[in-house]
Amino acid sequence: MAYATALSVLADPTRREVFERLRAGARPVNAIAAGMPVSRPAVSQHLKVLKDAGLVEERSEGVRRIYSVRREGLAELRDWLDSFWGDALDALKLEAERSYRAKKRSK
Amino acid sequence: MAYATALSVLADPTRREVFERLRAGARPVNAIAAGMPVSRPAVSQHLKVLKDAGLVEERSEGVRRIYSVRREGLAELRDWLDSFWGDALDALKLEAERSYRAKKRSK
DNA sequence: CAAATGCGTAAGTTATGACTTACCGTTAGT
DNA sequence: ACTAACGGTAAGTCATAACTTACGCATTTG
Repeated sequence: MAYATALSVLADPTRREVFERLRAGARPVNAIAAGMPVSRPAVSQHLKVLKDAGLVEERSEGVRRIYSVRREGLAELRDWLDSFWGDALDALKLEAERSYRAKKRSK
Repeated sequence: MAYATALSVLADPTRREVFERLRAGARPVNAIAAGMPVSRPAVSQHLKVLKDAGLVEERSEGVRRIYSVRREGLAELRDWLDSFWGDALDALKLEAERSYRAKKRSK
């Protein structure tokens, strides 16, 4: 069910921007927040949410906290999306529609 | 930017459930709403959002509105996710980190 | 050791959006 | 034509979550 978490976490535009800024490499909070339309604490809060969702990881370097993307955090969401392209799906789908028409007729 | 829309639309659990119920095949609103913890109008509203996002399509059959999944609506989101696994990514990432260390040193 | 930098957290405000009930138009059956 | 079933829309309520400012705790630096 982690794909659900990933979805809701990445749904917020500001948080997604934070995430995108990490795409090119690990960065301290300062650097992420620089030039963003929201305050630094806001960025910190987004990073916490991202971290709790397993989408980023954090390491300390002196007084700085360096954040980076955790690709594995996206895996479940990716799998879920992929599951909409399955071969078995179409057969199942047709079957389901058939049973619906049958039900409708018999009613 | 449609992947952003798809993300926010699919982030809601109830709406995602509606969407999932269509996975197995096209269904009228009645059938979708049956057994759901929310009212039928709520389901109608979710369907409208899903439709506006291009994630489902609607066809009329008498007095019923039959909804079905639009796979293409997921394509952009899928592409966005895939872009996190690119080969070029790692090179870029390393470069970005390198430039960061340089900046830090020179300061 | 004092001042400064980096960042997380607490508390309070506010906008948004997911729900409800009530209602209305449209198609189907008798 | 009358009634019932299907489902979209309006209006209002309420919870949530994305922000803000204020603050405090580490680390580094002079």
